[in-house]
Amino acid sequence: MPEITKSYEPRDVEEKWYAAWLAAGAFAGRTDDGKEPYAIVIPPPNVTGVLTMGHVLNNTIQDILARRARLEGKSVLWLPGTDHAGIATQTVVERTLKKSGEIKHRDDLGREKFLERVWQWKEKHGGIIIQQLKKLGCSCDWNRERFTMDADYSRCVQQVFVELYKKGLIYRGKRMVNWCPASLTALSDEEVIMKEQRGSLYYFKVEVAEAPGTFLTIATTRPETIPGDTAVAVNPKDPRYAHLIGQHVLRPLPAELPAAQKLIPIVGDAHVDFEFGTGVLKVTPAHDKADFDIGQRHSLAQIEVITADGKMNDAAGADLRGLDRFKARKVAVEKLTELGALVKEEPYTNNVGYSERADVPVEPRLSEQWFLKYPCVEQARAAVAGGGDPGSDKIDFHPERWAKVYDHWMGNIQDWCISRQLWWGHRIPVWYRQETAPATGDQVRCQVESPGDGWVQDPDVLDTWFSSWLWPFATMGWPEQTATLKKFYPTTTLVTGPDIIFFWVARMIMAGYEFTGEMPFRHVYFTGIIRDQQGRKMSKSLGNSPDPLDLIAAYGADGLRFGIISLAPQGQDIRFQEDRIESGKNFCNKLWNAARFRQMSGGAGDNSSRAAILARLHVAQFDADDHAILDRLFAVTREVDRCFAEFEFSAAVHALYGFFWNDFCDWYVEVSKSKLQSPDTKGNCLAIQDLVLRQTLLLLNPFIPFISEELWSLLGYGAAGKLIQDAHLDNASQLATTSHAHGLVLDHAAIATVDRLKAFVSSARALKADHNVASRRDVRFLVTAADADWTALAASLASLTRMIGASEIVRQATVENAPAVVTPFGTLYLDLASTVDAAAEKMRLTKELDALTKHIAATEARLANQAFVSKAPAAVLEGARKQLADQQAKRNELERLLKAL
RNA sequence: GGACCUUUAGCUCAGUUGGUUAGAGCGUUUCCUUGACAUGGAAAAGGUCACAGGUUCGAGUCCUGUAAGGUCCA
Repeated sequence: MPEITKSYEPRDVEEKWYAAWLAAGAFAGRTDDGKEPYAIVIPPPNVTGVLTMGHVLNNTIQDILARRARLEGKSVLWLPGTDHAGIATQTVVERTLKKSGEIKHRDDLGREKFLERVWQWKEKHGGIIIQQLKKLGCSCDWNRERFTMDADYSRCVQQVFVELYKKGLIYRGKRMVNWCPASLTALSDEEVIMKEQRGSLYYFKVEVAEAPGTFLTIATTRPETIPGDTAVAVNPKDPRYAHLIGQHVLRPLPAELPAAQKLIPIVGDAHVDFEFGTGVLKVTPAHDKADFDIGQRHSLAQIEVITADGKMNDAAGADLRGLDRFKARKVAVEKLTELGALVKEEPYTNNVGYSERADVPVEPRLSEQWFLKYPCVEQARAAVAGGGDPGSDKIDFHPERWAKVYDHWMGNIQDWCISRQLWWGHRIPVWYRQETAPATGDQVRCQVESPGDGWVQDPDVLDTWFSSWLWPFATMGWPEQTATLKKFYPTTTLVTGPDIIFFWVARMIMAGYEFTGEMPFRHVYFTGIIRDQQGRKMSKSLGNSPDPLDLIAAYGADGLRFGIISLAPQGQDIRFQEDRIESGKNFCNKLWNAARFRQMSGGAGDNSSRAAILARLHVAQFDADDHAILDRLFAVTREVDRCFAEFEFSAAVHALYGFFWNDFCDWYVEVSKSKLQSPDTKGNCLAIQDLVLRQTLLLLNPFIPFISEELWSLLGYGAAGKLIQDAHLDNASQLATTSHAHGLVLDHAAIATVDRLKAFVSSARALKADHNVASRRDVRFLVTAADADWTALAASLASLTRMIGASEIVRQATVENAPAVVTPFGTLYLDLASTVDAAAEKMRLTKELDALTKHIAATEARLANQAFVSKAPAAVLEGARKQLADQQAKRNELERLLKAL
């Protein structure tokens, strides 16, 4: 067995084991093993993306779930892949080509050639994030990697479109859509983010044609759209204006247009807000969603004044023509001022929709688009609303509160604008008969293949999410009934961020029911969002995100994984702290060195299975420490079981950290140092260490797979040639049952004794520190103890002496003039050669006595309260009485010590 | 405007159905290279649990309200 080095060096270990796992086919999802399935589909990252901290968190959690399920004996499939990310990818490639001077616009290349370049880009950069996920240790079944633009997948997307079209759920129409003037495409509502923007509210007046001299004042944030106004609207219940309904006003712009062409009606519409501005609304049906609706109600004309790329067109008039929409706003205001129409301008803050990708204000615009009326809405809604019953056909959200957000969106669902004016994506499978072709029969066909000559395909592509909503089953070969689909669908758990609950999660649930008749996943775990120290989202533009690969280089993949999980409480956003990642690395080193100590202690014995280790235990030899560490081992196993059941990964990590560092290293390993000196106790002690280390490695493996695999191998816990995942992780009750079968029965009195021993050691060390002899290891201690207490101390005398750094601990009937501390086993004295500093000692003891007296008073007051005594449960009452007795005994001893000074 | 979340030590966070003297990690102070580990060990300082009411024998925990910060929806 190779010797374990002094400190843990992750780099070589990680590379070695990742290669070994791949070579062993350890991540392959098997359809033929007869085991219970456990499946996860990865939220496909953008194919041109690189690993972010968000990916690290999200994928670490998926890996934890997958590896734990393997250890529990399940058949695991974690299916990876990437997303073609229409707008993002097209934008990146187009920008690169422009930057290199190769093109000015994508039209310079044409659709075919441009797409070739995108594919080239994908081939070159598309693998980056996959390689990075491997560095993180992700146990995906890489042989099943999918891409949303794969031929099979694309065909699946188009078939789905055809199916929905034939059902009448997909339709085409000229509607008001969110238009991105930068990307020149329509966006769905979900791709628009509202931003608060400081601007102005402009008030201008218009004259009523039928009543010369009567003016109406109108407030607007967008004066540049005045040339597109085709009415003004007032509330019919508004006494200020109701009588004017049916009359007309003269629109001020374009200035050069004859008045006759600028007369627009005053309409009454109940949706107009009395309070906003002056209560008079200008109506621009072609450039505002609410105005469009008003226009529909009153059959108003639609005048477009803004072009696709956000410039003013001819209809906007000579003054504005050709200007950018924001420049045009200023010019329009100048023009109104010139005309004497501007009344006032006041600062105003309102919400403006921005394109999520291009980060420019979207322009509401009329255009011909494809829409989808969502299928299976009620079913998808009910599946989550009633979640929580195990075994039922319900989807559980973790944390549960996101179910409410989901339900609210599902209850107000709007048709989905699925067409995009892009080239990179799945082209819409609709064909139009060319005008030149003979006009016989139908003019439009919806089908995957071209109907033949004389037909031209719709130029638009589908929203990227229209492919990713099929991800859980399209990746498994649907619509074919593949073995994979049969075994692993519906999947078990989806891990994602709450920011895509509408974009992706909700749509996948609807698609699952519509196309497979089943829910796509049983659980959805929502991670928090990773923020920086100031609480800002991590983003490329802020440059506030560390590169995960730098973190892996500095702390190891295990250190990064352990650290990120330890600071990610369930369902809350995470403030990133690099020192937590460092503490992940430190934990790995601690684990490494505890294993090293075990190895250096020698005499391995048979470690190859838990039964073999159990057989090496000598239960009759057990002392209190042996009972206590196994009790803690069972407890931490139980706690980690609970954490997995409730998706509390950071709690699991904290429990394991505390157990291993405090209970095992700081106590059990320390007491072991004495036990290992004696051949009588050595064998049993090593068996217990092996039992603990073996179980701890199994519990830790999902979180820190590399180091746990390495130590598992170095300490020989698996059969030769086997990986840790080939072992079975027993849960708490299985562990208790099998241990019991080997004669192990935990002694709870002994376990309680260890808590008192720990307190005894702490008191002794504190006493030394108080008297400036903390570093001396030759101090003699004296103790006055009752017989039973002395018996307990005597049983552990060797390890206690070592741990408190004493030359010896001697029982004495009485002690005079020595600094002392009251411990759970009697009063402990420091036998210093020098005389005691009585004043300092008095001050120290008095301080302690004062604090104790306060507690006693509080406890006495509680017990004197008749209501407490009569109403509190017996256990609580008894606890309080015992506490009081202990406190009083300690007080008496402290008083005695003080008097003796 | 509606919904949800957060507020506990200098910082980041735990605190499970109300029950002894509210915890951890990091940071801080002091001491220590003793044979697993200085990526370490030991000791210590540090909190009126945002605020105001209420329920209760008992509230960080339950209820109501207020304030501040955040997220989503309109």
